[in-house]
Amino acid sequence: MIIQLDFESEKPIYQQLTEQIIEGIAKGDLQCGESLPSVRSMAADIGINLHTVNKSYQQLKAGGYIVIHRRKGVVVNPEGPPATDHAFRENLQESLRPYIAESFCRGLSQEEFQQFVSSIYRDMKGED
Amino acid sequence: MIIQLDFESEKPIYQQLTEQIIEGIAKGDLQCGESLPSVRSMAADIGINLHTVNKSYQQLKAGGYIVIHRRKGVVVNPEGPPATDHAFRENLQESLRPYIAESFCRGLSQEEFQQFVSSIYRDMKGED
Amino acid sequence: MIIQLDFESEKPIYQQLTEQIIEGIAKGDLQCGESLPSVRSMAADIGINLHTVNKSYQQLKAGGYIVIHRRKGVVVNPEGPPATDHAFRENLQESLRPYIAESFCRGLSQEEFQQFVSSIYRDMKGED
Amino acid sequence: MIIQLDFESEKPIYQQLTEQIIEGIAKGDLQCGESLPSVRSMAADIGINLHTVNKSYQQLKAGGYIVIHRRKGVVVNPEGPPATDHAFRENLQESLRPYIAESFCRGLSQEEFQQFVSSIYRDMKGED
DNA sequence: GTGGTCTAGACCACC
DNA sequence: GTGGTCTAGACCACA
Repeated sequence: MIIQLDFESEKPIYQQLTEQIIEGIAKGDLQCGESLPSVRSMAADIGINLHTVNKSYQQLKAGGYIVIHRRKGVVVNPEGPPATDHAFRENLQESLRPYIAESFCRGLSQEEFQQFVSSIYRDMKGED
Repeated sequence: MIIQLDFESEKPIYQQLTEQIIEGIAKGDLQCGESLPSVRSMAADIGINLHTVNKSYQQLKAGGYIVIHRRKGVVVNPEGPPATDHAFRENLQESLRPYIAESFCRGLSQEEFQQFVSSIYRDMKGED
Repeated sequence: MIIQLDFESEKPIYQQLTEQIIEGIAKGDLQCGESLPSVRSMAADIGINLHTVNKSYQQLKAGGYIVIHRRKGVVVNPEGPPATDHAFRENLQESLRPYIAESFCRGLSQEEFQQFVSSIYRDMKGED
Repeated sequence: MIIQLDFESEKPIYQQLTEQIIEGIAKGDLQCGESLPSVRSMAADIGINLHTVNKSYQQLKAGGYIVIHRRKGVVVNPEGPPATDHAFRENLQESLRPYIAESFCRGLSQEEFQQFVSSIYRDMKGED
């Protein structure tokens, strides 16, 4: 799996990494139980600082996406990430709100917005 | 129009303010051509520094949401913000992607996601 | 002669007014010796503050474009504005410099720049 | 590269700085990809506040002249600033207009004006 | 160490 | 009164 970072983005590198790994899991590029490179080798591979990778891994661990074994190293959570719960739904809606407000103001129709969502969902389900 | 800020949030205050004003415009709480409080009075009202308000206003001005008028002060852009363009669509899709990836991983169905979107869109169109 | 002000511009109103009057003189819309509305009536005509018009007139007077008679009111300097001198040349070159630097950076050829200048000069000489 | 500021000028300091950096890029004193001092060290070097430098840098970033890189710090945009577009041409012509009107009024010939332009363009192309 | 954010207080140009 | 500019000093997230 290839990681593409944008060092000029406002988005922190560790978060870009986190998101790409989650997307990798969503798309099935990373299977449950599959192992991830160690912090060290990941850092070396993509040429970033150790701490940055570590921060990302901690984030993924907190989110239940990966588990960090002392022996087996880093593996994608074999049981998959925890199911959507109430808190997640709440957060999601709050996060979506500003995007939709802006879209609405700028005349992007609900239909087109939904198409974007569908298209990305399709991308995840993947004809991969 | 009431502004609600969360000073504990990671989201910068000026951005919270920006988003709330955009939402206000979307919902029609702020009509096009209506004037906004001066940076000073807005700052006093919500108990933050005037520079923070100013930063938000500059952001809104750059986005075409408001206009800084030599005589009328700060007013909601009477012509409304610029219509959705290609760049906006691109950005939006890129922004949505991580939310959808995460939702997908956590088993949130596309249908439920779409319902969230619909619900927020309804909120904007507003039975207000 | 019609004055067009942009109240949303960053450029101060008094300066917009000054520039438009100078342009009027350049184009011959305002002939030397012709009289201009009084501060009061000009202010009323274009719907701005008295002081703003006054500031503009003072500027034009300082530049030798107009003379303010106690009796005859405001008239375009019958002898025309003072000829270009060394100071003016210096200032002009210093003012032009940033525009040219930016144009150069962004790949605007000298030829095209010169064409812009020619075109505006033609506009002044006027097929009016 | 040496920065020369005029603290007495009406022109804001941050804008003087911006213009000098653009000129530096135009003249080739600052090569594409070259890095600029951090806001802090630049501020210390020229004896101004770091926020003032920051404002200038933000302006340059918005104009595509520089890029704020997560690791390399502030660097001159390796791809150069965006090419001249329609909006830029329009703005440029509008900006030039008052200078030319004034020059015309004061009897500065088009030829001499063009010589100034040529001379500055030469300065940029630089026999450096 | 970097840039980003926030605050506080000041002066000025403009209207 | 307004917004725009500048300074000073602080904290934090990031790498």
